[in-house]
Amino acid sequence: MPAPIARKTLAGKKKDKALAAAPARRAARGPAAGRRVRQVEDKRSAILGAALGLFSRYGLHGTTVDQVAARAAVSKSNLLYYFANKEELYVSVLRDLLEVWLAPLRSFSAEQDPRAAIAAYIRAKLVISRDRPDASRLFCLEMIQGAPLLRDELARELRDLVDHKSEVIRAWVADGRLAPVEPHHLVFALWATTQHYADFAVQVQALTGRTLDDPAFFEQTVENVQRIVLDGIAAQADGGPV
Amino acid sequence: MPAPIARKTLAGKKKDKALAAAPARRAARGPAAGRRVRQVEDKRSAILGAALGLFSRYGLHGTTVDQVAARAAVSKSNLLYYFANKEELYVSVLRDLLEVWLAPLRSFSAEQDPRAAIAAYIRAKLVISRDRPDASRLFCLEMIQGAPLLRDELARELRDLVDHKSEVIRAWVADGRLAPVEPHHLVFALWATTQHYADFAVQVQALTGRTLDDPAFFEQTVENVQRIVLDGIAAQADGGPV
DNA sequence: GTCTATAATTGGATAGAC
DNA sequence: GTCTATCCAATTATAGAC
Repeated sequence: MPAPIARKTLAGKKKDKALAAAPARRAARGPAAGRRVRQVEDKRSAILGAALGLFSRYGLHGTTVDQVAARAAVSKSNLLYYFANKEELYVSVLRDLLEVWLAPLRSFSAEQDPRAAIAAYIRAKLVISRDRPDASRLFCLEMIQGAPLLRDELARELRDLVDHKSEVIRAWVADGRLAPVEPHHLVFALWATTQHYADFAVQVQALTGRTLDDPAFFEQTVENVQRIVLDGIAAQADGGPV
Repeated sequence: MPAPIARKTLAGKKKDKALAAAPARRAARGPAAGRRVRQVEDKRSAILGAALGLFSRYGLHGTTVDQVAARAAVSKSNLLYYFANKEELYVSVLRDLLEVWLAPLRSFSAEQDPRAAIAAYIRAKLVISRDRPDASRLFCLEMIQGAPLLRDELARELRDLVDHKSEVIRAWVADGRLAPVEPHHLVFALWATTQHYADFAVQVQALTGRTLDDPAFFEQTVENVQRIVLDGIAAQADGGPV
């Protein structure tokens, strides 16, 4: 028997059902109607939030819609009124995520001092690891699976963005303001070292006994990651002011 | 309704079934019996290999035993003869993994030159990322889920090992042979930067167009990660011989 | 929009012949 | 040890009343 493909969802069953177009339609009605629209949107985002929390830990298949519904405090069938099916919900969560995801990298420009820019970026990413660890985890889960749903976006949006930022880095290197480094690898190192504290939080906790929620540990982490990436560890220099 | 726990396996249904003690019993029989024992063990490891490949991409719940069986070229019920149930299979895979996992860190001792030791460790981990990316991914998946199955091992074995290696690092720092760095954070940085190339391989591929299987890219990666961690990127120093 | 059934399906696990 | 035929539980999704 030839080896089969492991994922079987997302391909077969498209129902389409005029999928819950609840928002996006808002005519000129009374203020009561506006209130109702907001309620609907609140509910949608409550569901999305609950879904993010669960999907990011247990994945698409490890999570049941019942669980999402319970956590969002709605009934299962009610949830399925807002999202035609489980996958649509999953994709919605993922889509919301992506923009949040790309944001920090955007504010990274050639005019900045390289050292300051990178230090700030590390801090910003660690703030996300602390405050939105589930976003980081879900992103990681998708990557591990081969990003079936983000592959296109990766190949386009993210690639363009990273290519652009790579040029910034390359220029810094050319100006001698940064040690010679292949921009892509630097970007990977920045991502890896910062997201690690979200994705491997259990391990960090098991080994250090602390989490980023502990302010002292958070600052220690920021400082150490900055020092490692900016100054390296080989020199006996003190790293200078960070 | 109170928020439920998302994982429902691994707790409820223990069957125990005198679980497939096929190996480990080998009396004095003819050479034919020995051959048969080997066949059994080959089959077991074929199943374990297939399982690793699938679990590491799609997780426990995203993989069906049918798929594992198909990839290992056995029937589902035959598979369930060797492993009492899906979870036992999963745990077996994970257990095999852990030792492989800890190995590189062990060969890391105070006598070595810090720079050389760390450079070698980075290379060793990148070799694993290249040659056993599924091991890396499965480990990552477990971590993201909160390591329900490894938590104990993490708290014991890994912790002891890391604590010990931390002392090595701390000594290097005390001797001025390493810049001041909190050992745990250095270890995290080493893990993160190297495993990233396995866990986020799709992203690496999408952004660079290459993989670690490309020898030139592999060497470029080793060199860049070593440079970043050892020398940092801020200085305009050329990084010296690595 | 929300609820209470209930249909429909997947997939893990067992029984029992060979 | 291996197979075929089932069983049965868990879940997704729908129907239709309110």
